[in-house]
Amino acid sequence: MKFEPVTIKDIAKALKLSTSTVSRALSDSYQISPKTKKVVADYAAKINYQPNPIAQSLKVRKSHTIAVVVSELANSFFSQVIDGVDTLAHEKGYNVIIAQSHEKFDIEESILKYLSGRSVDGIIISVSLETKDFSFLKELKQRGMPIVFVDRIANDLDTHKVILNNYKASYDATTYLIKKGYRRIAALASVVNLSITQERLAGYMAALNDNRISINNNYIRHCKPGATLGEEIAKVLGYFQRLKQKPDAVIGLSDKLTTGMLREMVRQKIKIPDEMAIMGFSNNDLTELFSPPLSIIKQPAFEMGKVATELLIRLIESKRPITEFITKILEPEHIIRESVIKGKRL
Amino acid sequence: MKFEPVTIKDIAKALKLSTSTVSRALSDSYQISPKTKKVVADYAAKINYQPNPIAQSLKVRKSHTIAVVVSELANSFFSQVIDGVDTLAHEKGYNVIIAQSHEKFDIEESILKYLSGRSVDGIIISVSLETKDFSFLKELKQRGMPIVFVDRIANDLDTHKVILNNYKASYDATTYLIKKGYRRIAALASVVNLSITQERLAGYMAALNDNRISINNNYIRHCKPGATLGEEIAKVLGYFQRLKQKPDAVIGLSDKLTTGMLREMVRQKIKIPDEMAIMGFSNNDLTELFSPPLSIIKQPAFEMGKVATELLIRLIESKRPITEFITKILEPEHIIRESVIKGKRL
DNA sequence: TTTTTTTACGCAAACGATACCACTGGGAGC
DNA sequence: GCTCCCAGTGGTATCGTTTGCGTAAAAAAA
Repeated sequence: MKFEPVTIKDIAKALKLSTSTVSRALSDSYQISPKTKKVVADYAAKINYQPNPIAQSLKVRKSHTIAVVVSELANSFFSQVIDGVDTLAHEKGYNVIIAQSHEKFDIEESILKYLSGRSVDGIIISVSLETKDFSFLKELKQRGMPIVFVDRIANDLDTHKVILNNYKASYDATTYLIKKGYRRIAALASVVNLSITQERLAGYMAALNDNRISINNNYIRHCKPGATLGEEIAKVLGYFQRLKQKPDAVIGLSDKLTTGMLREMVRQKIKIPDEMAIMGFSNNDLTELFSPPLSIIKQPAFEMGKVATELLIRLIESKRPITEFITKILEPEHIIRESVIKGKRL
Repeated sequence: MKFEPVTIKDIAKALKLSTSTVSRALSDSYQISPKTKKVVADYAAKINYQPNPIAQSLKVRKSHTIAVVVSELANSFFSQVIDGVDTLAHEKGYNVIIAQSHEKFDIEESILKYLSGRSVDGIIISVSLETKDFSFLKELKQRGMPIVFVDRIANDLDTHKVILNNYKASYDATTYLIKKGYRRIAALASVVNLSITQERLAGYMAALNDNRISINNNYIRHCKPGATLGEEIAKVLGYFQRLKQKPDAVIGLSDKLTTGMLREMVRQKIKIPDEMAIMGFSNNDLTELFSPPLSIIKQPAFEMGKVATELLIRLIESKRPITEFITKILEPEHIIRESVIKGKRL
């Protein structure tokens, strides 16, 4: 019942050749005569020989596998990124193994620890919310593991990075809202240690500054995505509502935050956008169907995945150690819809 | 610059032991004295030894890796399934490699071909739209590869399967619509060769039958998801509109179809649900925010992924060949919202 | 003390493939 | 006719582990 896969030895024995010859014939070496190659190739095809990738990996010290570790798979942004990674990786002959940190630092670390066993040729990572300590990643990189960051990066780790122009993304969104007459613009941000939080917040604040609108700290709230995100957002919204000067617009600085806030606003029957407008980062492709259609800042997630993979493979396949690293900054797409267009009521 | 990972030999040399002893000590074999074990463990920890999974795999003929092949990763249903797979797999010490068929038969086949090289211990698969020929999968299974189907199955292939109670899901949805007074209920289905299409259509028709509503073939349309899905749906909707007896409700028999149809209805400014109601299969978790809130039939995707993984691992780790296969049928959740509640206008 | 058993370890052969080195034999060069 | 070359092939070590078998020393039984 147990299936014995056919090996190079089997075909060597059958053809009365040595394993070296077979191996070379299969890899189309110049040292092998055309006729032998043909005989081997034909027989291999006939008995449906499949090289054992594990044995190859062990020998060649390359697994042709890359890992992508993200916080949550079932999140449009990340699944689109992984889609991009997978698409390019398969094109280039690499396999993709995935792992989720579930936003936990220790899970992330144990994943990385496992990965450090050299079962993968490189890693694409978007760090968890909790990650503040990048020493493990640094060590991994120093040991020679190619690493590429995507979206959530570690600033002090020198390697290839692929990010959104986060600053501009929220600067432009905020500026748009200001142009449309909104003056009390609140920002709902994720945890402060994240690179994207800092950059997006900076863009938001710069836009206010450039338009001579003073920054109101009451309008800047942080929420930690997770099981209790809904409650946290509800609390924030309640807090906004109780302010003497309620915000007239809120901008969500991450996917979950934006849709979470919208959900809560709908639940609390806030008139959007008249009472409070909303826009924010999101990669859900159904936001146009929302009530009201949601204005979004969209990341080129698929593209980001592809670029990250491209860079990673370049790192992996480079002959000489690379010391010059690049940070690829992609531009967001702002899609304006009714959630910020006054006059159109819910 | 190149990093040389530490091997079992290094620690054997350093401790003046044989590699076998080290290996056994590390695996906590009874043949090794407690003190040796401790010495080895301590030293291994000190120099941060990580076993080479590739070498282990080659030796033990197990990769502790499972593959999940789906059509599209960036699809809420599949990403939720994969989330479930990944979660349980990691719990059980397995890695997950993913691959997308992009709904193409030949891509699917090349993936399976690669996988047949024994780089994975088992496969979880949801076949592509185009797949009608399961001979390759059959062969793979006969060669001993554990395979579990999820969602889109091959009926004539005997192995574990995890599916939704598709029949009941659409039977109940259709029945609900009938109870609510809808009589001209249309069904938007995917390609006919898919198991889920057949089952869902059967449930729909049975519900009509049981309520003495004759089946109108004009009301049953098939669309092939893909790049041109939007256009196809637009065409179908136009077709419905031109019917002397326009449908008063439409039920989408898959995720993309449901949201695609909703999008088109909104675009054509059809009053939902008064002019035409809509509900259907969907696993997007923001459907409550839609305009109007969309009634959905939700699959327990995460759970399906977990169950499939559970079954697959059982298959993998079983000592004796398994010949009795089970089909696990999970129940859908119907969430009724305003898209089918008359009186509430868009 | 001698014999038997047990304990704890080493040797060496695998797993499947690759690659360095050596070897064979037929043709070219002289 | 002899040497030399080289295309074409085989032998074998190796990648890092695991594991069956053998064996020394220590412990137990005699």
